[in-house]
Amino acid sequence: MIQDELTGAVTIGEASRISGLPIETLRYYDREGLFGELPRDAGGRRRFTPDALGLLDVLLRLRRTGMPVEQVREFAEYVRAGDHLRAGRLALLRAHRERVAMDLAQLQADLEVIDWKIAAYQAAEDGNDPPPRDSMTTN
Amino acid sequence: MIQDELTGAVTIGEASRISGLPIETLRYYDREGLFGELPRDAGGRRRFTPDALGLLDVLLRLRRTGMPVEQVREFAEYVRAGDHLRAGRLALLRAHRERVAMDLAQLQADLEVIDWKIAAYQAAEDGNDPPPRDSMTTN
DNA sequence: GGTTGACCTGGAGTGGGCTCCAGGTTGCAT
DNA sequence: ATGCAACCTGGAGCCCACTCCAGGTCAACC
Repeated sequence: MIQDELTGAVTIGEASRISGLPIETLRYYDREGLFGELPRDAGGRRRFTPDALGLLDVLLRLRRTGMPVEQVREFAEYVRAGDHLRAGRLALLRAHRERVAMDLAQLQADLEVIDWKIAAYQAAEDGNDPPPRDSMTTN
Repeated sequence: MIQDELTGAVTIGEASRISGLPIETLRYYDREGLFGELPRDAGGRRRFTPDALGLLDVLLRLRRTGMPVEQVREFAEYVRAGDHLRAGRLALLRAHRERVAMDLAQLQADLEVIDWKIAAYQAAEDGNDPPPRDSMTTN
């Protein structure tokens, strides 16, 4: 039984394929409480409902953008707690958003310098003049 | 003696202030061979030459963009080895560049979704309609 | 010449995030 | 009913990148 035809819930293996995360990691996340009370089938196996999968997609993005697991758990809890805590949820997300935006800017700047380095090496390789815009020394 | 007036070399403490890295981390990097043969003063203290500082700036960018320490060491070695290995240097940098570009794209996509989530929560808070463009479920 | 502060070493410890057992069910398919 | 694949648990182990000792040296200033 891969998919519950009625509810659309899937097994952990399927969830793994969908999300790209190893099964072990999904279990780890579950242990850490990221999914709250994940439903189980008669045999005790986890059933990832469409809701859980949707949540997982968001959690994954939070993780990928560098939010620590503990904070992701907090966020997931807010979500589960429902509407009256939306303020906390929003605040958490907003704060994170700022961090990510800064990381992004830093990453872009670093990438630019790396690209410039590549161009410089390439030029030297070809015996041409190095490109302009030095950021520091030329190694 | 903070700066050697003749060579422009600085102490580890100064290098730490310049780079923003803790002294401990600089020593760790040195142990890992990122700087190769770092010059020492009469008393055995590390002297960060302008060259070393310039290199450090690049290494730092590589680290920030997610290159593992071991690979950074490899790169630094190429640099030290001089011109005849420039091809390896270039290849390593190019490969890394691709990875970073992909990370960047992923980060941008994730940030977009997070922003959309924020907007959705905000709208719900205000009692307005949620914004368009759903990526998955609405939690 | 004694105190102070910045430096040194080798090595142990830490934290986050998985990742991997061992040993045990479950349930479809022969 | 026997095999097999996919699931389960509790707990140990691992990797990376630091981070933190303890105990010592060195140079400059009072």
